[in-house]
Amino acid sequence: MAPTKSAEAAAAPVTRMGAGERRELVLEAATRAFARTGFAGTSTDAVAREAGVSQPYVVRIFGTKLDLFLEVYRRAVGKIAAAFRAVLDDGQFDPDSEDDWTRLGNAYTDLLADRDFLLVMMHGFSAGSVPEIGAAARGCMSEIFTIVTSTGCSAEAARDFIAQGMLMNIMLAMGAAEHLDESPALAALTECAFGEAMAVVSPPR
Amino acid sequence: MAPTKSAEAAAAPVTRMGAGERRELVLEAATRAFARTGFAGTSTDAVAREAGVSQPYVVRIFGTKLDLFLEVYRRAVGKIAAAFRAVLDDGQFDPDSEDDWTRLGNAYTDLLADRDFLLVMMHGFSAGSVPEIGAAARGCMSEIFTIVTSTGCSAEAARDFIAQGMLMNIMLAMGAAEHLDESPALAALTECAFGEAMAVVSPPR
DNA sequence: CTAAGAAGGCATTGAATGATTACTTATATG
DNA sequence: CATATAAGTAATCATTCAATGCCTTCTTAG
Repeated sequence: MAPTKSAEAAAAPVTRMGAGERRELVLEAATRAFARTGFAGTSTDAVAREAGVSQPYVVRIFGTKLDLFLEVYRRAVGKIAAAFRAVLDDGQFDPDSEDDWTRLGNAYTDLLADRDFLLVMMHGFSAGSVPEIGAAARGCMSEIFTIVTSTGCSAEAARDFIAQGMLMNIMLAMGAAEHLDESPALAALTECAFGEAMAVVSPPR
Repeated sequence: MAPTKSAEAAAAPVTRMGAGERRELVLEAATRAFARTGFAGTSTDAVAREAGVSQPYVVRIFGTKLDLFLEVYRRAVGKIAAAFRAVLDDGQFDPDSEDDWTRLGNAYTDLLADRDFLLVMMHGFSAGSVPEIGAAARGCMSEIFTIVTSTGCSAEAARDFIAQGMLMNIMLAMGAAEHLDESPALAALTECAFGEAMAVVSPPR
């Protein structure tokens, strides 16, 4: 019954992991956990279990649950901002071109494959009553608005673009895609909000 | 030092309150509390303190924190839906009339005076991982979409209208109006998102 | 005036939670 | 091989939280 040392040396985590590597793993686990249940609704223990690590260890790495969330949050925002910049940096963007806006929108819907980033961003918005999170959320929104308006578009165009994104976040958070059958109205709005990206968001059936 | 009975009989709560009346008071307090810190982030004790009542009493009235939240949530959604219906029921709505859409938008921004309803709705969206709340949130979104499309407008028009509302909710939740000075970008987006309603949302300076 | 019922607080409790401390085990370096 | 250091856990603590039960106080009907 005692595990044979040699047999599982390869597969089992007998080997220690570098601190940086483990930290990364925990950050990813925390992203999934926070994406599901938000800041207040997620315990450090839930994060630890998701990462396959002991609870004290996750607080040792990050100091505080809030610190951990902020780091997860900044990562998510960074990913999202980077996705936008990737579209805008190469070539030039024409605010009057329907196609260019579609390209920018696709940069967002591509993130749906890893919805956790969008969900974390969303949870940051609604945890605005925690001062540090509120500040981070406002910074996030400012950054995105700045990026979008850097195309030279009007403030209204940027607002409309962002608003569509926020609607998608909300539909995701409420689990609309998983419950299309609940209500025809919900299904119609979901399809209309996600458009081409429905395939990514909705299970293949 | 002992309070004179006769003197404060009028002002002080020496008199008992009807259960229904008290229940109403607690519901309002709970609305404020949940609006601030959401479902997971609000303790029944916080609600009790806000209502000036003991913690066990609030759970006695509503059975469970979740039950309380759901009741608060349904009330908020009801208010919002009613505001829309009030605009649509009298006279007829022309989906091609810019003015009519403005009227409908104003119905929403009028609710900003009591931002608590919108914030509660918002928190319901992001607490979608709690099954009952998720279901209620999807019901809310379905209802609103149904109301808006009952004007005969296209699904896309309804989606755009709702998306603007969701953006406002998010800006509210992150405290954008209270921190306009933090970033010019945030200020620009806020003014652009709220338009005429800025006066309501932002302190009179 | 008294008894019954309703309104509401107080004390408590068991489970979670965030965080700390001390201990163990693996890795690398002399 | 020995030992310092890094990786990680087990045990524990103080709080906080939702929920239950019992008691007190007010009101009202007889």
